Amino acid sequence: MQEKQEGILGKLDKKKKQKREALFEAAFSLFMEKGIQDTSISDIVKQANMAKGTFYLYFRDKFDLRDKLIVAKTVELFKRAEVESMAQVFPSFEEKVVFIADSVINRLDEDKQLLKFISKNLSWGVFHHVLLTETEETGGYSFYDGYCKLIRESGRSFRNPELMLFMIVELINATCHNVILMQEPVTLEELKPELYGVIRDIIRRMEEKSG
Amino acid sequence: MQEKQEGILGKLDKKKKQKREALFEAAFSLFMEKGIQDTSISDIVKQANMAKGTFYLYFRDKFDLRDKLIVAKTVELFKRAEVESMAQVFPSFEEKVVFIADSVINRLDEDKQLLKFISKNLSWGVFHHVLLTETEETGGYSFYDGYCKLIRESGRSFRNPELMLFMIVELINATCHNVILMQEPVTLEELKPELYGVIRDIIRRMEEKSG
Amino acid sequence: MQEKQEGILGKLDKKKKQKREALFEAAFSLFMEKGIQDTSISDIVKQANMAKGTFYLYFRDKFDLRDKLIVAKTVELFKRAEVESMAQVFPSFEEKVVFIADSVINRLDEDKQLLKFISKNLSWGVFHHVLLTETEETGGYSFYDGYCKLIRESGRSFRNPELMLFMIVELINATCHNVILMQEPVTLEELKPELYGVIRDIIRRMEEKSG
Amino acid sequence: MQEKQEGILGKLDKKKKQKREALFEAAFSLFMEKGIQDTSISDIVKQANMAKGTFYLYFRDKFDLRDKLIVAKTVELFKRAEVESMAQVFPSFEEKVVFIADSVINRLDEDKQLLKFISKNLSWGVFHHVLLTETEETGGYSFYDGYCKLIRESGRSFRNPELMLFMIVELINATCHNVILMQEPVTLEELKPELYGVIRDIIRRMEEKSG
DNA sequence: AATGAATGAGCTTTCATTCAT
DNA sequence: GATGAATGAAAGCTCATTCAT
Repeated sequence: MQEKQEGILGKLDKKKKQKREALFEAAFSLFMEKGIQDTSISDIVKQANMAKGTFYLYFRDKFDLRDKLIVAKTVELFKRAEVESMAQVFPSFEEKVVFIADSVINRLDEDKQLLKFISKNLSWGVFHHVLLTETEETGGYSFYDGYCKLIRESGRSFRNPELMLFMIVELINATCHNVILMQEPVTLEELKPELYGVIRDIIRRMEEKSG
Repeated sequence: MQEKQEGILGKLDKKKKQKREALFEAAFSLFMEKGIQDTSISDIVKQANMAKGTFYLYFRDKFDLRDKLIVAKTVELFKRAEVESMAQVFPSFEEKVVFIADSVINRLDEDKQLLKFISKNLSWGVFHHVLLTETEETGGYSFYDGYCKLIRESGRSFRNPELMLFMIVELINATCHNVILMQEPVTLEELKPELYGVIRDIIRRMEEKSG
Repeated sequence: MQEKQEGILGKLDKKKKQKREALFEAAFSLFMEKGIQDTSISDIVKQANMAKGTFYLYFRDKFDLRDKLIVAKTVELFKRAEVESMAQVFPSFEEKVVFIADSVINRLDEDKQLLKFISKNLSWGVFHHVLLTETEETGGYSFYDGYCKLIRESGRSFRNPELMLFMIVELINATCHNVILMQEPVTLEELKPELYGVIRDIIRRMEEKSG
Repeated sequence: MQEKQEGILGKLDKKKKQKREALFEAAFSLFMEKGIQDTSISDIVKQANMAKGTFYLYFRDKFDLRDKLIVAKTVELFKRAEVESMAQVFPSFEEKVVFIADSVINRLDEDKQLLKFISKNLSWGVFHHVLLTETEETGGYSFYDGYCKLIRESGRSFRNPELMLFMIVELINATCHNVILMQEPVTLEELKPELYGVIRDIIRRMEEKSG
């Protein structure tokens, strides 16, 4: 009896998740196509094949949905980069960071919609939230944990690891947005070597010189 | 007779300029207070003490006004930094750049409204436009001209001066936005030394090593 | 259970039909009173006791409503004339046509609002559409079908039955508009014998003289 | 001295006439292009290269201008037909009327803009006014005078010449509007023989059979 | 939980008209 | 007489949100 109820609840939960997911997908495609401002809740539910009222069972308003969507998309992006990086070994901390940056940048170059969406909406606050998110799959283990572990394993010490990460992320985000979308003032291929050089500079500069 | 006519024309023109200016001011203060998206043209004209229709005699729509406002505010900001820098001599190119950056950052720290507005709306495209703007006062002389002259006078040579400027500007813009407004992940005073260090790194890295 | 659901659906549908009807009525009375051009959607919904947004659930805009209204009113007008004609037998095709014309004209004379509205807005295109409309009551049977059947039954043959109808309808429409509303250049009673004479002339003239 | 003043007044009057004419022309071309309803006074004065206020020195509002324009255009149209008819002699009254009708119809077929404008706006009231207009050139001699003279000269007598004219004009106006603009339900070439036949029928029918 | 008709505040934009110059 | 900046009422239309079913 209990099992049966669980079964039913599970079914309902699954249905709810599907609805939520459908709203997410519909919203994302519309946000990309017409921009967030020009996408109405009407548009979203129409695209998701639901009644208007249903939207409010899942999200408070459009901006609530947007915020949750940004987090989801950013988590997805970094998880992917992490997976790619796990298949390799790196000579140094710098190289690992550059590899992950490159992976993220390439993904954004492939999916310009995604770039547009994330770059425009990603504040450090949101990014911070993403960093500390513990996903189901990683089992109580966040990106930031990984970052700290990486530093520890490198045997090196930095003045302010969070500031270091902040500068790197902001530099990547700001430069890539314009370069990928507008090819201005240089192409992505021209930017990359200089950008990665600056990233290495940042890391070295922030290193604590002991002794 | 001609002088009298000129006088009349001058009066009308002056009145028109004042109206335009009033709309600019009203819009800016409202954009700051409630955001661009949540500021309606009704709000703007009410604040500026005009009839709604008058708005359309001066701007095509809200976004036309916004674009013109960004340019005006950014030009103002840089002109001020330039003036400040002219009172001093600098040991090197790096130091002049850092001085100007510092001047701009301090101004934005003083006027957080301005920071919010510029930082959110300043794309490289718009900034580029500002760079090439030749203001009345400077007499056919743009910021970019000044930047190039500075490089020439330093006697040094850089791989891609525009890319160098782009990276510096984007890094400043992106990091200061969050640090000034949220004090996250560090305070402005903590950010400055590291940021200026990175700026110096970028300049050195982009230098053409001849010989 | 099924019946109950049907009942519910029926209720909703009925309510919607009532709303639509209320908009129709409100619009018609306002169109008559102040003209279509001077009737705003605000006026219509106020008269119909609804919120403005509701209008757009039923019609695309004012002209969409107008077009549907013309068709509805014209169909109504002709249906009535047809019903009246069914109670009688006629010595000839001409006399039947004249009878229907007279019925329509009398109705328009009674309801000058209706005349004003139909006469001003009825193009041959719209009228054609009305002619081919198959109403629910007549069960897949249009006015034009009736007209053709009438010709067939008369045993006579006409060069271009559609052109014949067109000329008759346009002549009636154009002359009655002015005569009924302005009594110029003659009264309706003075017009009728001459008009009906011309209609008979038109019919005879278009007859195919075989043999 | 007096002559000089007259000269000045003449000059001013001429200037005024030119302004009025310019407004007429501008309005007509815009009415044709975009419809009367969608043409604003702003549009008209812009097209006529004048200031907005100037409009009100010549016309009360848009509809005042429109009414005067219809009269002017209709007078022009009929004057032209009359001139053409004067170069010929006709075997009968009917044939003269048909000739004038044909001349008018051909002109409207050439200039569909004109047709659209006149046909939509010409009521019998306005037409009546045109009929009785005594133009400068004809020297106190109206179209209606010409029509009456024509009847007199034909030596025939009609029950109600005004009603006869009314029916003919309305029939032409109504049928040609649709046929020329839409080619529905027949082409103009197909309509003409039947239409002219009906016109002849109308004339014969209205003839007083004496004796 | 899901629906979708209804709401009405509020938006942008137009435009006839006025009036000081 | 001519101008055109200014007005502000009023139009069409959208849309987040509610709520009875």
